[in-house]
Amino acid sequence: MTRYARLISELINRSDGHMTAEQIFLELKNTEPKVVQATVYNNLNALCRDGLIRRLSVEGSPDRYDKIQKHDHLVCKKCGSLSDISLNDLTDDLERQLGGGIISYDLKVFYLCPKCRDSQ
Amino acid sequence: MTRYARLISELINRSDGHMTAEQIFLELKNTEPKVVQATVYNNLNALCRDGLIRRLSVEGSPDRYDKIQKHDHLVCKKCGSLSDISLNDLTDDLERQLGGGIISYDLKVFYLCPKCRDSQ
DNA sequence: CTTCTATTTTAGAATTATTCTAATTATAAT
DNA sequence: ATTATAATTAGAATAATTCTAAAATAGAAG
Repeated sequence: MTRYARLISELINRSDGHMTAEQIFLELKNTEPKVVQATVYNNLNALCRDGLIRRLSVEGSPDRYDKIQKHDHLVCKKCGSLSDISLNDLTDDLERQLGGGIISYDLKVFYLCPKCRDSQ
Repeated sequence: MTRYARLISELINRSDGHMTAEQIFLELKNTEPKVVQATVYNNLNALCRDGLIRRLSVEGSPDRYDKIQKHDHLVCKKCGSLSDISLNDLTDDLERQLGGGIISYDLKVFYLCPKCRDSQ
């Protein structure tokens, strides 16, 4: 594990998650002024590949990177804002329905966040 | 509903889904040679906004567009290939856990497709 | 059926996110 | 120290999508 990989992984796991590559790059640059975007992308890809972080594809926004620890997401249908939730684990249920072979799953629940609900 | 909006919506609902904007554009061009990419993007955005199709964000691939009719997705962790599955509906369960306010949800189940499983 | 207005479409430039390439630097192994 | 391997850099390149302004079209009102 290289210096930058470690720093990026720590940053993502320490943060409240959901950071874009750009945000990670800017944050990292505060302490590591020489770092460059390609390095951030390289490391994010490697960390995802190795299962140390997870990538979150979000409509209308660049990919986000999140801690690996299992949790689900609540996504505002209107503004796209994200928050973490912990729902009952579905793995066993999915295994039963699909007959095994499941690696993981990604569950996004859409709703209207308080701000968007109020303003409409 | 304009001419192109209708054609695009029909195309997506007729297809087996999971088409990218590019694929839709090329397909549409067969019968409508004057159509242009921006029109396809404009209409896809409008159709998503109005709930007539749904957008599917997939890692490592441009957004895909799918029929609205409820179903879940099986995604190969390795090659990213997509297939439709019909799992038990979670809405009631989610409503119960979250206390209401749910609009919809998106469930992707990751596995290794037969091709990728065999080749590794 | 004309005129007016609003919306859609077009063409192509612009922007954004991400990857690629080749050179350089750092790390680890002998 | 020397070599081999992998990581990082800089910046160009690519891919996906959006924007802009002009032109075309459709629908409403007379």
